[in-house]
Amino acid sequence: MRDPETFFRALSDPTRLRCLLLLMAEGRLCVCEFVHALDLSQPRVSRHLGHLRDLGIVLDERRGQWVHYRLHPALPQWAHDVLEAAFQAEGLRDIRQRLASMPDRPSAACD
Amino acid sequence: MRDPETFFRALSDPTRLRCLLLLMAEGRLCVCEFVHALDLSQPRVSRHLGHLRDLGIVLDERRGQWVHYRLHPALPQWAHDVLEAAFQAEGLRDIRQRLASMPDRPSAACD
DNA sequence: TCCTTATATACGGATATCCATATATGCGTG
DNA sequence: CACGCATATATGGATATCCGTATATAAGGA
Repeated sequence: MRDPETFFRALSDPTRLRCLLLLMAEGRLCVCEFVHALDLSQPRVSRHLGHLRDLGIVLDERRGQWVHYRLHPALPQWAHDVLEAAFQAEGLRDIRQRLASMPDRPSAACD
Repeated sequence: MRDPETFFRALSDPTRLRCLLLLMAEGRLCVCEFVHALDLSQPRVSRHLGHLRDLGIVLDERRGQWVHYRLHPALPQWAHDVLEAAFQAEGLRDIRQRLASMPDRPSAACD
């Protein structure tokens, strides 16, 4: 992650912000879990995750037919602090509940 | 300040981000001081400050022919935390130096 | 190999953002 | 009132962003 303003622009989209806050809460998720939790189209989620990957904010890892995403381990402390502050402000309750109600979650299966 | 993503969008522009970090450091500044410190055109600075005002992020106060800006007192804690984290990440040294070298600063004069 | 599922990308259009330039407003002074 | 300085806004064009739809790629299983 380069400069703060690029990071803030990444967080200025509701899809991307929710993806990142979900990752903070859950640690690691695959695309179909984002799609279910956020109730958005697959291309939309995939495009935004790809954007976050290109910026070095998240890291992807293929496991069989699934691709798992997590926060990039090299994310600087100030970026973590920003995400933490956003997490305070954002509800996120209903979204995490919808994720929990997803049947046959791939992340739960493997490890 | 309503939601985090609107706040992040406001911070995603370099002009606005620098204005806010300058306000964090200096407390209160008038438009011509921003113009001098950031070396940008007056309409550009004024437009971005107006944007921040409309969002409830800063507060303006006319003092004679000058208009002073400061962070909005009602800014929630999480927004302060975000600005604090950005302040850590951003250098800002040269900019504050350029401000300090400004002759006849209006903010210093009155109060 | 064929089919299914999961994920990624390409395309085109609608909308938003940002800027420079020009002009308007507001205040203080003579 | 006329002028000068500080600040705000309007206009138009260039560029970026975001989306839905359609399609491409990749892996696993029959």
